[in-house]
Amino acid sequence: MEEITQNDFFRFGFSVTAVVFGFDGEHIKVLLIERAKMPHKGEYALPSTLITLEDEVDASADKMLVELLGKPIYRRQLRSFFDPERHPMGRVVTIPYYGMTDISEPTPILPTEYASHAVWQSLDGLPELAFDHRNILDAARRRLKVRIPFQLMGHHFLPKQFTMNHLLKLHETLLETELDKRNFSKKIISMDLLKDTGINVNNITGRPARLYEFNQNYQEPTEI
Amino acid sequence: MEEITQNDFFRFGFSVTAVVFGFDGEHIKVLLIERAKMPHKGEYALPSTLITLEDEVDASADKMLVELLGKPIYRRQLRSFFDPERHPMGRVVTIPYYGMTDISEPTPILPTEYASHAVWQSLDGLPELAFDHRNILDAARRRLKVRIPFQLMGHHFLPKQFTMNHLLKLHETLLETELDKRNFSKKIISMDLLKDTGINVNNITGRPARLYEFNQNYQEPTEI
DNA sequence: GCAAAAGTGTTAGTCATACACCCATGT
DNA sequence: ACATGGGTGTATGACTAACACTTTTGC
Repeated sequence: MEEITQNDFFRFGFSVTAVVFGFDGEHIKVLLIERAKMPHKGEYALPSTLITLEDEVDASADKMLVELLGKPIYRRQLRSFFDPERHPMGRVVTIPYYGMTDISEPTPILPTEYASHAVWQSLDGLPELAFDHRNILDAARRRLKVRIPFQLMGHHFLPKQFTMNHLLKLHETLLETELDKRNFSKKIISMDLLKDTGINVNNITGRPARLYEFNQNYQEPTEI
Repeated sequence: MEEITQNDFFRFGFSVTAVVFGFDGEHIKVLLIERAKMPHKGEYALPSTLITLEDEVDASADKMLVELLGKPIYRRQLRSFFDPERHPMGRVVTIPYYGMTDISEPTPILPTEYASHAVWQSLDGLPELAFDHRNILDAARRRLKVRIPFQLMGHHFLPKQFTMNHLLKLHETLLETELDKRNFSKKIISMDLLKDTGINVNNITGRPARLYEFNQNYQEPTEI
């Protein structure tokens, strides 16, 4: 009886998938790998890994991200994907995470055994992706659009200190609209989350811009 | 090699869990069962079922709900729960759904093989729940609070035709606040989602109330 | 005619929007 | 001095919040 149950029910595979977004000051980019192993060897995909019975889920996602980026990044869970046909080797359910990191400086992706190649890919001109990764990527992008500006989580895309214009550009890019810079900075400042560092930074041309950083009033939103 | 992979990775169990909420005009209730089978036999729990490799996930959730309630209900997916210790028989990941149904009329819960007993339980005075079902229930309740009034999905709790006060009470209960009935009805009416049926319904006492129903302008929000 | 619940309108305050000019720097 | 991007204030409209009395019915 115990044996039958094991056979009937305990035959699923389980994986984590990461959608890592970055903002280079102009465009949203996503981290793609070219798969070094079967299945879908040679195709582009999101970083993902099957996990074993002993692995913790969040920890597996973090481990994968550290392997690729050399540091942990901020991430949140999305709803899982479980189409029966999504994985050719068996029935695999995946938990996707979306994360954000600062790529305003060039950000290398470290070599790993499962990726023969990796890129920060702009969201227009995406190649075909393996598995159902395109659906996962789209779901993450939608989430970014509705949640980040609303909850001001976008600073995970920015360096510790940033200019108001940098934050503005980020929000405009996430929302795919233009925003009025006067109204934007009024609103952000009224939230009382930013600390004016007093530092000015010289650009190539034009008046130097003030640097801000987040202060201790900022709290990560709770998961909903 | 194929064999090793199967052994290492394809050993997870997978289940669906349902958090069905109802509104009786006064309180939010949740459907609880008393488990007829091991594990956690005799304890209260949310309806849940392990699925096999052949089962579709959404369909399994719907099937379970139809078995319990005799009809399909509106439901949405939550993030999955996968604590390694959450199930005593093995590593089981569960996909929770929250759903809503109208229980303004007495709504029997049908007998099933896995439930020796079932109740519409008020949210205060909840018993201890098996597995991590209390966490799942809390997550669903939070989601209800943030999404339903905002997106006006709450009419799934109501009969087809309902009074403005019924809708108001529902929102107050979901949000756990009091609302001004003049402002509330102004706002709802301005959304242009309701149709005035012209029908008045007599209450036990007081002036009869007008019945409304949703019109075809209403669209279910897309998942985020 | 009284008790009970339904229904309705106005005002003040707050927030979002629209909009244009001067400032500080490098060349 | 000019080109470049940074920084700021005001006026209007839209929405939200506060607030109390009249209406319709059953008994």
